[in-house]
Amino acid sequence: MNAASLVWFRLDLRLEDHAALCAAAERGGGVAALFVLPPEGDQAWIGGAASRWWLHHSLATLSKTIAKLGGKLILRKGDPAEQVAQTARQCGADTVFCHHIIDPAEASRLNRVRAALEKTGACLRVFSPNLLADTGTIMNRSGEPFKVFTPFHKAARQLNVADPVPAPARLDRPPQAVPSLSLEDLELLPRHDWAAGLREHWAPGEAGARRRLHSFLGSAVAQYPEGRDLPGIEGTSRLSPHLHFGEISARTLYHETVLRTETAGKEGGLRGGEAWLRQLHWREFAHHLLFHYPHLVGAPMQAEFAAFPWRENGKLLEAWRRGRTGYPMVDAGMRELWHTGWMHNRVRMIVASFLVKHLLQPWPDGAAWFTDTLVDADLANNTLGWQWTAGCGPDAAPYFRVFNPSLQGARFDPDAAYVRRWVPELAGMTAKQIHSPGGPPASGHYPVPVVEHAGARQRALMAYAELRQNRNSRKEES
DNA sequence: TGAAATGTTGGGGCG
DNA sequence: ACGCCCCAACATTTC
Repeated sequence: MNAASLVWFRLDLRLEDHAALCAAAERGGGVAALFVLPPEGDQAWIGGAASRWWLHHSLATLSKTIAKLGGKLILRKGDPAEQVAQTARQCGADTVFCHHIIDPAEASRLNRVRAALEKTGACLRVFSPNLLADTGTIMNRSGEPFKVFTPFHKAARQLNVADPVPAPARLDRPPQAVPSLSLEDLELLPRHDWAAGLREHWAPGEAGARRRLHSFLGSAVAQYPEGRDLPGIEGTSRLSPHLHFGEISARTLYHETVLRTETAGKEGGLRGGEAWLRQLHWREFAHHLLFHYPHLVGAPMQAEFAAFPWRENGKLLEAWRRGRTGYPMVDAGMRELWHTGWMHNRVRMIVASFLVKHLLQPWPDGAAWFTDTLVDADLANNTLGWQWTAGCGPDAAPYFRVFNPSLQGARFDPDAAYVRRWVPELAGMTAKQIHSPGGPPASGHYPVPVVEHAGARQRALMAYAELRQNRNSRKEES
């Protein structure tokens, strides 16, 4: 008979397709489940305040489903090395199982956990992160990571995606009971309850994730290639927060999508399914890149961007955060984010371009706000997304690509339903007025534009030209 | 996973 | 009938 096992949950808050849990259950000898809330300096992989709200509810549902199988979720907070080792010792586990996460601090963190476990003679077994393919398996011919999406995607599509494994039928508790904090002790919920909008829009947890997936594959996926760009309708899957916390695995998403769009025979299903899987591969791309280049979290991939002539301005940054820039699409997006903890992807590109190019605010400031307010705040996606926008990342948007918020609005929110939903000051205006190139006519309490579009665009182009000039002259010197 | 500036074409109004 | 101009509409190029 094997000794007990401890499953250390992190960004894998599910029971289906959970390799670590299956491996633990197969050993017999009892399984304990653990979640450790790390100290504040080690929470980059969780996200910010909105993500902590999500995490609270996700842990609540995970705790219930584990209990249904006969097990118990132990909650702790503090240094993971200490907590994991202590819990393992208390429940008599000789092996700890977990999944990798993509985070620059991961390697040293796991080394510390491993070292702490070895002192008591226990060992750590680490399974693949929540991705379609293992990091390190998608490389170009010279054995380097792909830095451009299209060839990455082409190579990634060739690979077989492993089949999901079913949840264990039951979880026997280890012989020794182990003390646990209560969920409230983790203090994940905000002290001042601003989460009403989040509660209204989301159902954290594995069951909620499966419902979203099935409702998406049942309808919106067929129109996904066009619908995904229209923030006024529910054209996207809205699975990102579920995926971030691993409430559903990427492999499950892949296989269910292939199954339901290829065999359902639904009009447009196949095309929509492929377009959607392409987006799943963007996530894959970001995670593989961050795995290979962990320094990307704080530093631009292209070194010369360290000298970018930002014009840091707290008032402009605050106007952007609060959705008071005077640009309807930008403000609608920022208010949707504030209210729901989520923003439509098309609009994320618009607001990010606006902050970086129109306002010349440093992209890490934008990334930090997204981290704090998004329920799907994800280190890899967020970092690579902002670097893409700023033009300083691998496979970056070209420096001259400046989104025009009015044009984007006219194109992707033609009836202005999205703007009117989130910017009530403009509810009485026509779509033409809302998306007019000069901005909506002055009225009521809606702010006048904080910058003028054409001028701001020129200023951004000059800033980027200056950067290129510096780079070129430095080349000549050397 | 843009937008603006510039270039080209073709239809229609008009002298 | 003809040439001229205007200007959409579309294509190309530049940022």
